[in-house]
Amino acid sequence: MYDFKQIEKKWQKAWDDAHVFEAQDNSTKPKFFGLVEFPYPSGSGMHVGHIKAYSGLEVISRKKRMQGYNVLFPIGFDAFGLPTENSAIKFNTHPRILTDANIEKFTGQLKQVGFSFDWTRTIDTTDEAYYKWTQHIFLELFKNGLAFRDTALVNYCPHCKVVLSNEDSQGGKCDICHSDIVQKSKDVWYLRITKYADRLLEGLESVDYLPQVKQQQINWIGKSTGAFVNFKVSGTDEELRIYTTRPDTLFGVTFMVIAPEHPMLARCRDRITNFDALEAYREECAKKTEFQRTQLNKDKTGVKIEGICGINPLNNKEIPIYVADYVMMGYGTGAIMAVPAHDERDYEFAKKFGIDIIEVIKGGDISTEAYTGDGEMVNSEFLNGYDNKKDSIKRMIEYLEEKGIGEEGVQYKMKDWAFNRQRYWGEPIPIVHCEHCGMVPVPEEELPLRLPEVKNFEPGEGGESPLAKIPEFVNCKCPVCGKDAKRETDTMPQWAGSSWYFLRYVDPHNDKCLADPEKLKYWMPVDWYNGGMEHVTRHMIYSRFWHKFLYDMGEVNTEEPYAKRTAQGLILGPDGEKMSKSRGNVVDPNEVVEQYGADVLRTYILFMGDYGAAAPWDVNGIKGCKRFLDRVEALFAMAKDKGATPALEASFHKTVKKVTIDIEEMKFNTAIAAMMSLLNEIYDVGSITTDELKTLVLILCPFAPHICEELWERLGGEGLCSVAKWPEWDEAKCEDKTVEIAVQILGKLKGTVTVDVNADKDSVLNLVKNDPRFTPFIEGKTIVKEIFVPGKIVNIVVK
RNA sequence: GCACCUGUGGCGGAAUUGGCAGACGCGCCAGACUUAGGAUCUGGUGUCUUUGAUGUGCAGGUUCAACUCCUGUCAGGUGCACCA
Repeated sequence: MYDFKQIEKKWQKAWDDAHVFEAQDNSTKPKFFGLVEFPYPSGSGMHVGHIKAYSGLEVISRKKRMQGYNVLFPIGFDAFGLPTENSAIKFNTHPRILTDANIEKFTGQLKQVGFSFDWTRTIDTTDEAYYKWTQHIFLELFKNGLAFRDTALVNYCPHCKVVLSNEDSQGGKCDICHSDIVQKSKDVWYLRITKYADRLLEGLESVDYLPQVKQQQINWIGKSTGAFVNFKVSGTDEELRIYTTRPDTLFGVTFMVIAPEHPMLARCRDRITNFDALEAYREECAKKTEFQRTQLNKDKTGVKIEGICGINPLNNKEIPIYVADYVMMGYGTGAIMAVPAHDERDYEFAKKFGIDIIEVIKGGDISTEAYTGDGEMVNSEFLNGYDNKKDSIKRMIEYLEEKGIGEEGVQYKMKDWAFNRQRYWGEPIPIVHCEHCGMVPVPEEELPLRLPEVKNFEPGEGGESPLAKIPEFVNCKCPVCGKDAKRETDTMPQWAGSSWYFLRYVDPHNDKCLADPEKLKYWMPVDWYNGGMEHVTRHMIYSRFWHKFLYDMGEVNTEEPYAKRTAQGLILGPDGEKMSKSRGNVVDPNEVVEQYGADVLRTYILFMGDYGAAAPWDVNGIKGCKRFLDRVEALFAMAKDKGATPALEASFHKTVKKVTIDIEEMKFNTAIAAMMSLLNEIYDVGSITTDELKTLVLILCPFAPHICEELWERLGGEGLCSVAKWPEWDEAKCEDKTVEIAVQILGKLKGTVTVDVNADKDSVLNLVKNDPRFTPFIEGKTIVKEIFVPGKIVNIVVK
């Protein structure tokens, strides 16, 4: 038992005073840039999940520092956003005041855990010296045509009163309040992320991300290849353009479907004889939330368009056109050719509406279900006889292009990024709307465009930003013509500030540019980025997009921002469920620090299981780690100055090796287990020297730095343990002289023999065959086979 | 529905990647020291019908040898979700 409270305070101060965790911009050492996702400073303070998220790279950074790296391990605060604004409204205060208080609270809590962050580089996305550069990047995007306004169906949260991006409304629920999203036609800002879709996809090949992370991004981008085909519409000049991934099945088309919102309907109004019915159907669909529309996938609905029909460009056959909400306006062209024989959805629709089903690929039984597999083409004129999907697709596309009725095409599921929120607590969008000049960027020298001080920042009922109610902010002069103009009043979404924050860490106080190119050149890319899986399809994709854009602008020097990406698993409540206030199973890290100390908290969080997997919190597990650190501390009383402990030499080398390698592979649980084993051995042997204990203290330091500093000092170690040299191991000394070999007869374990490490097959087999424990299994039988794996096993197969 | 991941003691989890399953920790049992123990220390602890057999969700298969590879299947988790 030791006084952890006093010790932890003492060494946290010592680290601050010695500036040991500050990164050097000019250094000849190799660099390591370790990045963790900066927290949103919420009012409820830190969660044990934050500690786990930061502890991984904390241990790696500390080890790298001890190994002689110049380490940049920064932290900051992603502080713009709705929760703070909502609680400011609730408590009738200002988000600035809340944000400052929350940041102070978080800072105190982070320091209390002893994280080795470089506190001189802390950033706050709501700081005007920071968001000046967020606005700068927005203007660059605008000037390059990548930020634009468009009126389209958007995801709208009626509760938060904001437009949400696709990424923020996954599953048809608002990411902030979990209300149902509704679709609404609105004039909003977009960032043209789709222009970078291919590069975001290709870039994944050059980075070291967890396979799940890559896969999720690939799925989110959702690239598909196929063809666009133009269908004439009878009695009109219309050409109905569709997208399909299966042009090979074009002879099997028996109807077409367009989305309820498809603009062709209005254009063909005069020819359509049931326009009212179609209009009624469209209105019915509009009432459904996105969620309902996608959940109702069992029963297909739709209305046939009367008065016009499509014409298959291959054979000029007339085919009916339907309006149905299983086709989305937001993907492809909002219109499809339907091949019921070979598409499940089309099949279901055709069955319900009694439409013909024509088989064009052999192999299934289309009287019972759609056949989506491969097979020989039939009923398809020039494609008949082909039996490979790839060949027939290629052949068909050639034909379409030759005849000028279609061409090869690519589609993405990813849509452009809806980039504005109608709320107060975000970066103002630096654009002026001028009657004469249109949308005009605020001149760079006027940045930052500050958020005005206001008393009332509640969102407007009509979906307008609170900023719209402030005449002094809204009314301005056009920067181009000087006439009266109005400012954009929407703000940027939560994800803006985090899309480039890692760049600012490199040069956080620069007021000339977002970061000095020389410093970027030295530090970038981020060597290792760890964070949660929940950010893989949002923050990760957004920031990769901004980074690639900045690379194209010449503002950064690497095409990809993150060389490596890992993710920690959740900490579940003691009941094995996800921690939540409503379940009442939330563990407060402060209480653990108070009761057991920061070292115990850190060690336990990394010991509780596989870092990448979810694991439930266990109060008794904490006690085990407490016991471990107490037993390490107690070794000091046992340590002798002179001599060595030969019995432990190999164990020390093995443990140093294992801990060094395991940390690098994020196998923190087995690294700690190895140190616990070593400790048990030390107690078994009953003696240890000062130098040996120093070695243990050094390798334990990244996990439990406070007690290690204390022991380091008591043992007479030079300087601070946190920056002392990481121990090395001697491979030769890791080898044991003898080894225990398992003896199997017919694959069944019968016992073990201890032999010299270098013992050869013959000598070991000889030993086994003459061992009375094994002779009964061999005598009187024929030996069919003898297997010998050096250092592991012998297996004698008898008959 | 599709994709990916995970199934190992009472619990969290190990297993050098095909070579002694259950490291390490928790819990539990017994003992020691104690006025006391939710402190500390020592020993034990997969299961069973215990000189042996059996065992990594389930059923098969490959192999001298399978938690590990293959086929099928069940269960749980995560993500996407009428994407044409």
